Amino acid sequence: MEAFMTSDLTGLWPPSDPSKTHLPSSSQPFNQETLQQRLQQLIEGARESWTYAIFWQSSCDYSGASLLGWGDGYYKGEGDKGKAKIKTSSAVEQEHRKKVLRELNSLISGSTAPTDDSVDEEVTDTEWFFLVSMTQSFFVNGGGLPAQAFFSSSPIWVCGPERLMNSGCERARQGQVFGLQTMVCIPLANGVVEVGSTEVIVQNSDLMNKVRFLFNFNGMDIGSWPSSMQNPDQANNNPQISKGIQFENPSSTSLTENPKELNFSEYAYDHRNGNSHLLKPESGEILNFAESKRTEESNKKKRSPTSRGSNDEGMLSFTSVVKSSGGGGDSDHSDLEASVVKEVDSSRIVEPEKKPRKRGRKPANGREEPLNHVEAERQRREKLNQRFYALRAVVPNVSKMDKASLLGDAISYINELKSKLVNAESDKEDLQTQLESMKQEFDLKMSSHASKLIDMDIEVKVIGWDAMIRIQSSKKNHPAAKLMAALKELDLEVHHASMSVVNELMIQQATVKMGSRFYTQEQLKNILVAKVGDSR
Amino acid sequence: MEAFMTSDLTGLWPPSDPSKTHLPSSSQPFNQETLQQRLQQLIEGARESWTYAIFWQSSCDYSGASLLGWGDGYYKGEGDKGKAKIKTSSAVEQEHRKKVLRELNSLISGSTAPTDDSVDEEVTDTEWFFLVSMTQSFFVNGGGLPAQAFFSSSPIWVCGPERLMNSGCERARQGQVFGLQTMVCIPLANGVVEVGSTEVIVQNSDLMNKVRFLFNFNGMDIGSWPSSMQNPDQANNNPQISKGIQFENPSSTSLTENPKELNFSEYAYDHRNGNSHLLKPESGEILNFAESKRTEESNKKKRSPTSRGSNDEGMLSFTSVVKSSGGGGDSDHSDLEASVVKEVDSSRIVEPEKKPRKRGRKPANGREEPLNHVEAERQRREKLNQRFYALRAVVPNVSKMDKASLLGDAISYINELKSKLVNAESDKEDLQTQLESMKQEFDLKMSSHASKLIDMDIEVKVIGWDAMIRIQSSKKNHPAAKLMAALKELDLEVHHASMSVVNELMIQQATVKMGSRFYTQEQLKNILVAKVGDSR
DNA sequence: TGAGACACGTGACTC
DNA sequence: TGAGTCACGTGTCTC
Repeated sequence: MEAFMTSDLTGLWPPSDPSKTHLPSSSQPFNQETLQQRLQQLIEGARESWTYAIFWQSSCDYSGASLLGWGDGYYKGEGDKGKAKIKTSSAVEQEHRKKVLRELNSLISGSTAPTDDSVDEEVTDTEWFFLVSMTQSFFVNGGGLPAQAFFSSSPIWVCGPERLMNSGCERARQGQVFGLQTMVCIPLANGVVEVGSTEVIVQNSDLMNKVRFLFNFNGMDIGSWPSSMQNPDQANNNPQISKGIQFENPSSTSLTENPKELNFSEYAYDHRNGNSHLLKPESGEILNFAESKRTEESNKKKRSPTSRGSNDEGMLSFTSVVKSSGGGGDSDHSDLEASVVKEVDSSRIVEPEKKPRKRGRKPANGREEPLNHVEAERQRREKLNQRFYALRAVVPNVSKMDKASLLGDAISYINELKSKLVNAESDKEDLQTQLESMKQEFDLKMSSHASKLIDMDIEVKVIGWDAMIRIQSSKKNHPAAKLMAALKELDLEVHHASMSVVNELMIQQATVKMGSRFYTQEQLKNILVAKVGDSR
Repeated sequence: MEAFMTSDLTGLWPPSDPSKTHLPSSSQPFNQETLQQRLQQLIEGARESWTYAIFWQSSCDYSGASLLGWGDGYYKGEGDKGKAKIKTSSAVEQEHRKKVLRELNSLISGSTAPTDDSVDEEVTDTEWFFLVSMTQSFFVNGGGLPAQAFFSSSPIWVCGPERLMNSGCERARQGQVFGLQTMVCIPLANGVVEVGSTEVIVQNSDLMNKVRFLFNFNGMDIGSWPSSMQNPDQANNNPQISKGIQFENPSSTSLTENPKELNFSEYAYDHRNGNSHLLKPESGEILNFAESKRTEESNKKKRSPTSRGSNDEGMLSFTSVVKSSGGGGDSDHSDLEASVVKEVDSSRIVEPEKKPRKRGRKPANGREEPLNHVEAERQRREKLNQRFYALRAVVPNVSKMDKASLLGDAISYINELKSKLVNAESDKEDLQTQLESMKQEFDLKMSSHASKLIDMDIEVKVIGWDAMIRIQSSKKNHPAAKLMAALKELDLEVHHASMSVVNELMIQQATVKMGSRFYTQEQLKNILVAKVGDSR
């Protein structure tokens, strides 16, 4: 059964294959393989436990009326599978379901024998609801949650039994009957994603974002987003120079190389290829901390091809000789010579100080250690610069600033973010408490009417922070459990409690101590009437 | 009257002076001058318009029972002063109030003549409520909002007329009668701060934080906390100090500096003060990138007295020449030199190369230009390092790391903060919408009962996203205005509407189109019944 | 002209 | 020991 639902459905159910359906697709349908995968991803990874996800595909019938029909679906099942397979449906109903399934199966696969097994298990309510969904479709200007969502282009989130029943949607009503507590429809360009759950899940943007991510941006963006999110070195705000300079991620650097080992080879390479116009020194100079000058430089001085993975032939032979000799001679000049040699071809010979273009201190020639050291230091600087560059990318509003200012701005930006975060958190808390108190007030207001409806006698006496509670009610619906739950919820510590049943009457008595909040006698009574008297 | 209330009360009213009261103070009272200032600050700067603030001082009477009595108060008045002086109180009541005030005044000042003028104005309800508060006191284990807050050590926030009436507190009831809509009691160690407003102000942590800031931490912390907030150089994540971070109040930043201009001088100061045990070189070395070594160094090499505002003699002559030539007024370093100079006196003077301790390249002596350049470069490096240091302070979990890693961590930290912020914002939005829908549901549930109470006949027909509304009601209470307000609130676009009055009956008719949200017939009807039928 | 910014090579230091 | 980090003095470039 499980296997049938989660894997086979895609290709088997007629309407899921656009070529077989009678409905001409108005916009191109999602790729079927990935469609189900996305539905799966949508609810498998979620914090909340969604029971199923369905994609309703928009299309037009022959008359031209817009229609939403089964696109694909993924059934995950209830959160607590083992125990929660409540057999609310009768044996007759079960037989009916199995029969329908069997027929369906045979219709699809053409053979009845192997599929019989898979229909032997019980078919839960939600499974059934999911399955029958396949046969449904909605006129977008008619009723139905998916249609409403599609028509209005805005998501619909319905949770709680009453809301499902009162939504004015037959499908929602049915879902409620089959045990659903939450149904959400999110419209897309070419259809609607519906998810449902047997639990009450309050509205949150998590799901929306996920849908938007998984469905709306299925094109080019889907690859680039996650990586740019994760890697600080890649995150970047300036589109025009995102080229490869600051990228450290090996995965995306077919052209760039790990800066730890092989720096600037691309620049060097460019230069051997002549003065490439790809990177003009002028344009790069503002944005790069180090590279801009170097491009010019390397015309004069070929920068350290030694330890780099250069596969240029002429260079290579030369390099390897010098290097393998243990850097005995002025190997620091080796790369220098190399470039000179090249240039020799085109221009002139040995003069190492042709122009005073080179920056910083001239190399202290005639050493053996420094060569490596120099290179290492170079790399360190480079790494630092790349970090600077990356930092520049994540801190807003720091154009054409020097390092010190950049750091300063980064610091204040961090602080700004921090305080904003703190603010947002406290706002959140405010809202939360507001919500809590609202809920309580709700109980309070409800109670004035409810108390007349429920057959219950309640007495509350508050003395300081202590309270005495006496409830006399029908023993039905576990009033004791409800009372205790209420006490817990109200943060009332139980000092003493007793309950006894006489005939059909339960008498409860409790003395409690208030915890975090103070309630007046009336408040407490009203709340308890609401909570314990609640007939659910 | 005003002057009397806002300035004179402090010292005049008997109980506000602890020496005159019969109540022995259990904990030392706040300084009276600053006490009223704080109450004023508390509500004057607030976003919301609070009407008054009172500090209830905790004390014990002779029997040992704990008591809350008038500590001090600040009366600000209603938000819209000009028009809002509603004369709800009768002329008799006004006379009574004035008489009492006059008597009070004479009691205080001893003479009746000069004070008569000040009591000629009308005494508004809230003023009166504030004034009579002075005479009140509460047993902490008795009733009353302040006492409850103090006893439970948790704030109490009551808003809305019903809640005030139902709070079980006589004072709150009275406040409601006198026009208050919101009353808040926040407990402190030695009393309770109470604020009230004639407007409905929903609970938020802003006020709490402010109270905590102004009252609880009046000691040593008050100076250091705000600065750690503002200044990126000082901000810091360690849990024990994070408490104060969320305070943003700019009014308390006499110590902070603009990070853009004058950074980090305090760190420099610490270092030049010799090997202060506050920051040992060893421990500092993890934290400092440059300074730890420098402390030792500065004994050997006279560091950069040149371009700084040093007032040392030998150095000075040199310095002043260079400095006055425009070497950027780094006046923040001035204290720094002083300490260096100090060390010079104790050890030795000019010898720059005493030991080979110096790092990097030796100075190319015998030049005139480079010397200045060297100094400038030194300062640049120093500035950079201080920025690094500051950054380090702001980014958590970066102990003993090198600059590159620090930058990397900073970057990912920024990204982390960013995403957290985004999350928090969306959570906020979720809660907001939840709250909204809750409010609507509230209306919904209320309506089922309310509809029977209000004399009104309503008919709603929904067709697709259009709806037809017909309301027949008393012409009283501007039902048309209420309907239109409701339509606006529900985002229902009016296509057509008409209203006509027959005798005492108003008949309204409207056809509307639903906007962002879909309502079923029942929903819409219920909501409209609630909103239009509301007798307010 | 000159102050500021940057990168460089180098010596010192650390683990 | 040697790889890594840092600070220094310097050369160069740019407004």
